[in-house]
Amino acid sequence: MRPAKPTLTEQELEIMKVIWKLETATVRQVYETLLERRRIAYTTVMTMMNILEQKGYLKKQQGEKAYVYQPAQPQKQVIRSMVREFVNRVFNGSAEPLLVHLVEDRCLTEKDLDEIRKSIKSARKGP
Amino acid sequence: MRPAKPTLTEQELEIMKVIWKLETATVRQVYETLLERRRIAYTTVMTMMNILEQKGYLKKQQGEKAYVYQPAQPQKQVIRSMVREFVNRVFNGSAEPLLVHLVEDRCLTEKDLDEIRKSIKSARKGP
DNA sequence: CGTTTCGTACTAATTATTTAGTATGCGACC
DNA sequence: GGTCGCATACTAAATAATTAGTACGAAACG
Repeated sequence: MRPAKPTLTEQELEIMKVIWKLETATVRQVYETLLERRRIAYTTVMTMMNILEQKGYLKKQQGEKAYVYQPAQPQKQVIRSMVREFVNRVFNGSAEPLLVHLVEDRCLTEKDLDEIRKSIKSARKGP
Repeated sequence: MRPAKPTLTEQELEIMKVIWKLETATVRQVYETLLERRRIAYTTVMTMMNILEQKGYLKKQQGEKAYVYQPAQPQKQVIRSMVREFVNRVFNGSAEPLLVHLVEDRCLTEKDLDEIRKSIKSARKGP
């Protein structure tokens, strides 16, 4: 077990995405999902999933035939730490420049910003 | 020469950041800047800068004694493609969820959003 | 039962990234 | 002229990430 959790690599993330979607999955299920997109070996997926377990992203339990894996931490938390790592690495920790880029690149519209603003407001009011 | 430009790795980005700041730099200048933060060899920096040149991120010209390097593409463009790559990889291309995460994680405040909104508005008005 | 199928553990090859050593040349300096 | 400091090219070691092969056991199949 590793207390620190290094951020997900590209392929690790791909696997996590599949599992987040399926909520719970065997190696075979993940393997078959990935296979639809690209050539990959069953054991490759297995190796990655074991690594993810060691890193603390997945936990497994004995199922009917094979181990059944599931996320060991909430998706939001994982994504959030990836965002944080990215903001630190690229923008030295400040998020505003990122936002500016997103807007200038038209990834976000004024409308998007509005909606977020609203939800902040209501969240603050709420319970 | 490589037409496609693979996105910057972590260490490559560190070097680009230094050069963006200095605008123009020799290997030695970058080396000394990095040295303030961590142990690193001169030739390591040189190798990285050569790679960056091959990848099309830097160009060099003969200076007094040594080559002088400078960005081969605007910083904004580079950062933007990193952002794009990240959004694609983590959020399957949609930026809103990223924004939500930034807000929920208090990286961005309502005020930040307001300011951006304003700048969008004025940008749209102006020429 | 012998054989095929599936799952896992263990090992390891491949590729990408990061780091740095060595040889060599050039100009300043003594 | 010989030596020192600096720059570069070339080479390559160390590390991290990705991919997959092999052996072996258990269940399923006929």
